[in-house]
Amino acid sequence: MLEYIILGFLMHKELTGYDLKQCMLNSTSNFFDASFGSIYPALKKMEDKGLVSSNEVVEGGKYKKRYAITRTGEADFWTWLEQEIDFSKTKPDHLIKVFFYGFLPKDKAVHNLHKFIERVEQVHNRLAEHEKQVKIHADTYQYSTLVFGMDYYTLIINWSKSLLQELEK
Amino acid sequence: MLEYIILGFLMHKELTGYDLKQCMLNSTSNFFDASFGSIYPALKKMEDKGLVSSNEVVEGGKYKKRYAITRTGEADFWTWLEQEIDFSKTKPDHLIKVFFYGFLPKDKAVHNLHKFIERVEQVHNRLAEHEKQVKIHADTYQYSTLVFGMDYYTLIINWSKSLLQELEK
DNA sequence: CGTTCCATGTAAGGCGTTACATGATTAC
DNA sequence: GTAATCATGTAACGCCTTACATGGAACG
Repeated sequence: MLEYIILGFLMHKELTGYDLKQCMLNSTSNFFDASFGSIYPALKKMEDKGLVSSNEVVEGGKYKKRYAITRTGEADFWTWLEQEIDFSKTKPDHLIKVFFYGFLPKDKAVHNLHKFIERVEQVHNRLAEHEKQVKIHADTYQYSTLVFGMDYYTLIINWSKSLLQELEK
Repeated sequence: MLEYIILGFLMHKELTGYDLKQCMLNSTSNFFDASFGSIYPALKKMEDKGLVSSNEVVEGGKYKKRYAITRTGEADFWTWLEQEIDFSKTKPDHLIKVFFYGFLPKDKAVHNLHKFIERVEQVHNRLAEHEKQVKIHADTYQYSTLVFGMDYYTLIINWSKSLLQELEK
């Protein structure tokens, strides 16, 4: 995941490891954040794989290693981006691809969002079926965690639909 | 985290590793699920630490290792449970303690929920302040991920408040 | 001249997963 | 008899974090 997020940011412009951390801090940190301890090794690994290239410079007396995305890296990023939107019950992983959806043709984005909604609706319905039994057998607290789950899935569905509406404008 | 969830389930009754997996599957799997590959080693580790004890039996021709929580384990569980409710921007960690809040005195539960709401409101407000700038500088998709964040925090706040109301009945 | 920010990196460890290995029982 | 379920466990690996180590620049 981290690798694709790095690639996504590098699609805009060349960045250092430090820059990448800043990018995340003021844009994706609500759903994704990485520490330096994972960013720097990731960049090194990605360079070995040929997804990025680096050039070392001294700017303002500071040693910097600025990374750029390669053709291979771009291809990798596109392939990843056009895949189905991820869905996780425990993390808002769906936001990650959508964050970079500006790089995807609108019709593809719309299509993927529709398929995503379908999937989340299925998960929601399965939980809703389970709900009656839990209401009887579980206590207030346990039941409330199930309700949170349903509310959360509903939120994802509504959010996706409102994004679709925004796109159809 | 896994260790406390195991302890939580063992507070009710003695269970095997397999049972624990089943417990999670039909109750916490929406926000927490562990594989056998983490459950069994966790149990072993917890036994070494004296949090649980095991007895091996053959039932219905099946070898079973049934675990029970020890006094030390219970003490550990209480201490954990009465701590502040966890808040994570990326995972619904707050559900974990609340799921076991039946073991906490109601006044303590109410108190912790109030403090939790305060904290989430702070996070929400900080994001709301950031919102205007993002609306201007980011694209539709990037802005939508921020909106999701705000909606998500609002969901947590409303859910907590409705749980509090339920408790005050 | 001390603190904060800029900047890169390593080492140790935590926490979890998937895949593998094994074997009995139950249901069709 | 074969598939699913019950039942326990290990090994390899992924992915991330915290803490550490280093050093220059900018601010007051």
